[in-house]
Amino acid sequence: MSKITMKEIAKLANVSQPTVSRIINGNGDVNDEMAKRVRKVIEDVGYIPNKAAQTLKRSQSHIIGVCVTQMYNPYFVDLIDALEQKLHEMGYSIILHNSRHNPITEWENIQNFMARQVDGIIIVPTGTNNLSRISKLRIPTVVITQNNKYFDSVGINYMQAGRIAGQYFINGGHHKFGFIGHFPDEKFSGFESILYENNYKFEQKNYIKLDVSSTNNFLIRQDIEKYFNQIEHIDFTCAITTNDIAAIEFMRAAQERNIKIPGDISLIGFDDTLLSKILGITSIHQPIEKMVETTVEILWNRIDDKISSDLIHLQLEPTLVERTSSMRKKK
Amino acid sequence: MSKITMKEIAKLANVSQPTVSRIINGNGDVNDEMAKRVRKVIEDVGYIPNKAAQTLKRSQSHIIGVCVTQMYNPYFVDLIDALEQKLHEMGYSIILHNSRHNPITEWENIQNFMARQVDGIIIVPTGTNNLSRISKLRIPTVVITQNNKYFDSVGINYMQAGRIAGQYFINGGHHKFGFIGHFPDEKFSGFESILYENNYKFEQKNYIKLDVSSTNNFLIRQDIEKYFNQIEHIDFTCAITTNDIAAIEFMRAAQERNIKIPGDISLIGFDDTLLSKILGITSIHQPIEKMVETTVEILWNRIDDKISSDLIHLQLEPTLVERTSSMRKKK
DNA sequence: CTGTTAGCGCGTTCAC
DNA sequence: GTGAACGCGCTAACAG
Repeated sequence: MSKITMKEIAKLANVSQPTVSRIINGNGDVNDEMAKRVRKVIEDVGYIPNKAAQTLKRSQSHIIGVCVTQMYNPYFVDLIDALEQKLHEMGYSIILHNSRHNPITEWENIQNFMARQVDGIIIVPTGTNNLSRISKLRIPTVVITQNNKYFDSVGINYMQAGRIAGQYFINGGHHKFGFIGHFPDEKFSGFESILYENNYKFEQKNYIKLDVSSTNNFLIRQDIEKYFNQIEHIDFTCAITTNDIAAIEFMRAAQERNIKIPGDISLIGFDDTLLSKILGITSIHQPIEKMVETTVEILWNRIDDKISSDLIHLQLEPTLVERTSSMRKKK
Repeated sequence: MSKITMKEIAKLANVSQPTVSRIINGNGDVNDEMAKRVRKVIEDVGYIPNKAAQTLKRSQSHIIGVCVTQMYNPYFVDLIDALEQKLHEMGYSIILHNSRHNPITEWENIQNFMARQVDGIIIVPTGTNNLSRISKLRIPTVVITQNNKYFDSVGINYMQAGRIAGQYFINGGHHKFGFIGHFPDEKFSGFESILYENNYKFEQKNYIKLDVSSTNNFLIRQDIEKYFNQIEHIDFTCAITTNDIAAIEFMRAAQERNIKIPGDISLIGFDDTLLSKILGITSIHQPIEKMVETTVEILWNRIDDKISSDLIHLQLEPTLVERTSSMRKKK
């Protein structure tokens, strides 16, 4: 069955094809009786306008390209889900791509977005590899979950997140601190700075370094095991992790070594995903709803060319959600 | 900056526009020197063909519409991720929609897919509400994760899944069985049947019924709490759950009541998501890679009109992954 | 208010 | 081998 076109609707209703267009889009006044007749035909045959043709004509697709670096961490999934919902409400669709931390795939995805005439791009970049190329495309783009110099960006105040966690530990009476994550990391800088301000020092040997490409449980676990195997004993009583997955894997690795959490080590995760909720891990919450809302708003304004060309860099405030993983036995 | 068109490429290379088209698509022979010149221009200006125009002309978009019912359960995310990867390899993009278990939203999504001229649809249906309407659209459609009479479908043998779990418990010496899930459920039917065949009986009071709309941890937990509050004591020593989230929430609710898992109750989850992996919950594994592969293959053949019109209903075989949640202390 | 005309960017005849 | 002409389905500018 070949698809039905506007022209055929016109013929069935004995009107011209542009008249049908007017009725559908509400442009220009149309005779009521005529409109009613046309609408009935549309209803009867289940006609749906061809958006490829509309895109071609209007040069806007009402599609937003979304490209993330992974879907393993539930945090990104929450993000995608919220984006889909918000954009759906606004009459937009999303084309979803996953770069899997691969810059080459990322560039393919961007090219595809361009070919598809997307109205805008929301991206979690793999790094800085493609950024200059993307900016040359002059397509409205917002970087999300990261702060970025070259594009509008919506993230959270990672520095502050690190500080909140650090302050929490200091208040809890800790003075030996650990960090589990990639390098470099703004969270870590914030963490280190608040320690410094309180006359504590972060010892480099307590930095459990994860590989950049360690995105799933297994790989992160390997990195952690490696750490455990090369040290004699753990020299910190509290630690923050770069995300909830790392927190979980650290917790499991610790359990196997009879290290109690929070008894021996007080732990704070990151992202406040369902993982931390389920396992009772204290975690830094990111306001996903708000991030998505502002991201879409910025993009919307850029598409409409309504705002000045000054880039916007939004840093939302993180909050700490306390759960059992960080609670010391005696207070 | 208005986008560059094929016509402009043609002008820059001193050839006609159809020639550029031929070079790009490899249709018809073109003078080598000419081709080289044109390719250089394309490269230099970063020209990307407009897929909206191609879609209009070729009446195929190379887009697959994917509509799921939720993204809270990591199982569906794994599915989406695998689909994106596979389809990307084949030169397809996906438009992702979430119906959130709402048939009205689902229908909107389908309509949008049609408007976007998708080449095919992959769907986890909300129920039977829209199925007949969808089949009237005559768009290649595969139902995934469910067995379905009206469409090609790729799921797993849920009946068998229930039987595997049941057999496992029987082998473990259990004779009082519980089930946590929605009604009706093929897994349950399988579970019940294997019990019956072994002269055991499933007691209805041990069916912890979840609401159809209970999709997240909180709601599922509420249903479970309700059950606990209305019974005097638990009368089963083992149970299977409809998915891993239900398993987790049952486990947590049990913990709070000092019911030991697996000590007092042996538990089997469903989907083998990262949740069960992390928490050591025995779970029924679904071969996602294989599901996606066959789904795409079926869709591909339907699009190419290569297969007979007989519907295909594939049921892949589930396997049980044993972890600690089902291991009895003494064997 | 309505129909006629043109053109979005591309692929595909069809002549040369 | 190559260019001129046409049309995919739709919106917009123009007459009437």
